[in-house]
Amino acid sequence: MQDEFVCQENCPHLAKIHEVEVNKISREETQTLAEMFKLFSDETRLRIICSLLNTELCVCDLCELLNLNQSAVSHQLQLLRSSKLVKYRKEGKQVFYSLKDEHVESIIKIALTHMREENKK
Amino acid sequence: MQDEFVCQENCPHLAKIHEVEVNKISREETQTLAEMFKLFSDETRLRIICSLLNTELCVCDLCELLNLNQSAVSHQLQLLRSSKLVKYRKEGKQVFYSLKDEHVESIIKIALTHMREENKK
DNA sequence: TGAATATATGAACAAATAATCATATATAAA
DNA sequence: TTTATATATGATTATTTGTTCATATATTCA
Repeated sequence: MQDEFVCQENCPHLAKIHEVEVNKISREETQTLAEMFKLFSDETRLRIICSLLNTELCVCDLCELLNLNQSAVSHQLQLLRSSKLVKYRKEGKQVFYSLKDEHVESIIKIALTHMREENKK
Repeated sequence: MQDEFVCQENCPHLAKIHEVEVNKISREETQTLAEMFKLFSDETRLRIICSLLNTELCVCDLCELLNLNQSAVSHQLQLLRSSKLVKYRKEGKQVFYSLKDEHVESIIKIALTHMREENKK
């Protein structure tokens, strides 16, 4: 994994940085955060999430709306479900999905805003 | 890619949803957004980004701080650089990296806040 | 100029992952 | 209780991606 590689010049404040920075966000938190971002990082999943931003939809709605096959959608929904990003309710043969809480929505919208501002430059 | 699969029951407001939702976030935007999230979705990259939250660091600082080998760090920095998430300045043999703007920082911090609130539940 | 240091990069490999196909399950309707 | 419909899921495959190794480049210093 790592070398014994260490820069021999006067690297700035490494000791201090180590104290201040590393303790701020734990390794465990970083990992959890990365996992969350990973869920947003696939286009299909993100399209599903964005489709659910203001409404609930059944699986076949998502299939048609996003022009994806049913198996692909269900597999991604399974991922989103097990990561607690979406919830669902059954109604007869249909299963309606919606976002679990406002956190997901909030992060997506903020990222989108930033991205749009970025692109104006 | 897709089926002719369409739910035959009364799927809710699909026509209306199609107007309202899909036009809000374009396919292109979704893709760009997914790419951005992908950059945050690898633990190594995210650790690098988090290390740069409040300071600039040279490559060997990052290696030591994160206990990673130099090649791995440079490869990830290359990705972050070509995606315009970090900038760098050369000083002699060393190269100092820092976050390109406040957007990255802002998104990470917001996501972190949400995640921490989520975990309190 | 030559040696040492800091970083970058190409190639190869292993691991992760998304899509597809086939099929299973569950519910409703006939 | 068959049949059709809506969704879920296991297995396979192709692709992507992160790491490592080896080496290249660039800069400093003797």
